[in-house]
Amino acid sequence: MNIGTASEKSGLPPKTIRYYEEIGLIRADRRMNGYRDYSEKDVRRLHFVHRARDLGFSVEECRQLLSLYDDETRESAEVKAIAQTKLKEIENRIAELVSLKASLEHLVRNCHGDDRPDCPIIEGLAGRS
Amino acid sequence: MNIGTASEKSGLPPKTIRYYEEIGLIRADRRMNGYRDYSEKDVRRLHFVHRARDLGFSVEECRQLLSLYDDETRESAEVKAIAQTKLKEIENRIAELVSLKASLEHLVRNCHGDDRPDCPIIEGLAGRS
DNA sequence: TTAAACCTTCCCGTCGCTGGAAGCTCAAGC
DNA sequence: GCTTGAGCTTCCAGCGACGGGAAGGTTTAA
Repeated sequence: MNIGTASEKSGLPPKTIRYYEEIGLIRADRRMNGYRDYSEKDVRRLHFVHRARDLGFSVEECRQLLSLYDDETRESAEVKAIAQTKLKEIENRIAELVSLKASLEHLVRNCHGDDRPDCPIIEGLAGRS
Repeated sequence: MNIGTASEKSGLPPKTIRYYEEIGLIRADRRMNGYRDYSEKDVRRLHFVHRARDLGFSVEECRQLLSLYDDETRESAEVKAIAQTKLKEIENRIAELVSLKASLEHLVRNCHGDDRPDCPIIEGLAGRS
């Protein structure tokens, strides 16, 4: 099938699919006319990468996961380790953002927000700390 | 003062300070020898940007905030609006990550993680959904 | 036949820097 | 005076993960 159909089935834009091919993530056959030709199996792999990306895995991690996906002799422990690492990263990122949110809320709470120029937010950003 | 000193005082790497100048965020005087020359006021502005970036504001938002910082006739309402918008963005991002975390946790929880190849994480990523 | 809808490759832009190369200036030690 | 090393300058390239758009070939439907 053509890239457009593979795009619809996998949910990935054609541009992204071509990019994945360029970086060697998912290759495609070629027809006589130079068009890429995708099999159902290719589409499943594209779909797999799509979901993994949505779950926060980097393209390089997707490459790892894809090779595990393809590997019938994989150990689930290896997959789990990758997922757990990613989970920790997400948790760390959340913690960072929550802390940011608290700082920003503190500033916003103290700003009266009217037509006067004195502003605790500006002062907070300028702060000597 | 030279860029190195301004860097130490503001906490921003020299490369970053040069970059900010390149994009017209914070300009510097020049000495006879071509070296950049920073005043204490410049350093305060660099520091301001540093803090704003740390709080999650984009460089373009820093540009806005900086012009408000400089503007003695600003209305604090305008600053507050920017901060509130950013706060919403951070909250949205947190919500996204929390949902991601839940999905990933669900997969990880169901994976036994041993030497066998069957793996609910891989299956979840491949999932027909 | 012709127009629209696909497909191809190629290159540039995004965002916010960071690294490195090549070359100039300055301060300190001998 | 000379050298060494640190610090400064500019410029170019690259990161991640694409997206936009140009220029051109192919296919399909009317």
